[in-house]
Amino acid sequence: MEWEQKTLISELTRGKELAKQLRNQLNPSSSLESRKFLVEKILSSYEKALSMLNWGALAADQPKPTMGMMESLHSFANSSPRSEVSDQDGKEECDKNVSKKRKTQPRWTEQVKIRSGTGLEGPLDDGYSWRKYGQKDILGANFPRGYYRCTHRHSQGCLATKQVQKSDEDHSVFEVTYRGRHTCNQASPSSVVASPSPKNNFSKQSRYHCQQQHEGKPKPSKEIVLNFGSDCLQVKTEDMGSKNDIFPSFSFPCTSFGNENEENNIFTESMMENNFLGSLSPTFISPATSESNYFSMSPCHMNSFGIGYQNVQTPDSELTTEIISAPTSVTNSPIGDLDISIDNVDFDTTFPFDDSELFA
DNA sequence: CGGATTTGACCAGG
DNA sequence: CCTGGTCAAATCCG
Repeated sequence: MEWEQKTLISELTRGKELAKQLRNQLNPSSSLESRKFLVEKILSSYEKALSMLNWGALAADQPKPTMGMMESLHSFANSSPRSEVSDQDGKEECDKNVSKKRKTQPRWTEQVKIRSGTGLEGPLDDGYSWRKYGQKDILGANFPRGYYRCTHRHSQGCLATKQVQKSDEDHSVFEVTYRGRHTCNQASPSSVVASPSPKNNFSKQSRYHCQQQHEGKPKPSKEIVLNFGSDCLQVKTEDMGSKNDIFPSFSFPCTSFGNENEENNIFTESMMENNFLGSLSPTFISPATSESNYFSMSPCHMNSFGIGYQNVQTPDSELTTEIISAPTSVTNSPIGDLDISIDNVDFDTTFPFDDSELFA
């Protein structure tokens, strides 16, 4: 099946990316731990891929796996709970702008592991300010899903939205699905890449923390803070396929870093990811172009840590570079139009699946 | 008071 | 008709 194939590909791709990272990590600056961690990830990725092949064989005949099946398989393989399924939003058939827009927007999911107690969870606090506009109980899920949209939606026309849902099994994991990139100038990402913008502090958004519970029930917590413990995130991009409007869906080179081990070093990385994922990513879009992107990948958060993320980043040159280069033309209006197509960019890793597991 | 959250109603797609 | 997603009025919080 296609699904399996894709997943497999993505798994392998991920392994490749992780290996690259590892390669980059060979430099002195990186810690042993982070390297070990990468190794682990790589191994798990391959294992997963292999196990998938087995399944595939088994399941070959079945028509289409139902979601349930898929999930179960997944869980098997990954520890990850829910897999995202791709929904293909690819077509914009409708006329409704809204829906159309929505459909065309890029969507990607991150799985964030939170250390309880600590605040700062990447995505939860991704540097953007979000306003909750709804919450719903989702069918098979134990926890409700919270719907958030960019606070500046009206003021700046920023259409970015995200959905946050706590994982059923692992209460420390939140699945955050982002849609659309921020076109607002928010505090966060400032302009271009290298400039470290001062922007966000994590703390500021304390309120958003609630999300933590939000899943469940809210309790006002306001704790927060900085710990950087946040941990792992994974990103998955979805919908890529269909049209070009999408952005590059990128996935990160490393899709995940787990948390477990992250200690300092990794931590760095993870931070990066957060940035990426969290906020910036979406914005890569037009980095090259200059202006437009308000958000390019600036390492905002990172700064706070002061860590040079550059190193990290460099590694995957693929991604980065590609991303950057890609849309040159985009002068986009920051406002949203995501119709920019960036097909050129192909990231390997893009597939909608979950891969979750990485932590473990 | 202004802005965010809550929460049930509403709506569209499947 | 069921569901996921959004709206919007009521409510909360500072």
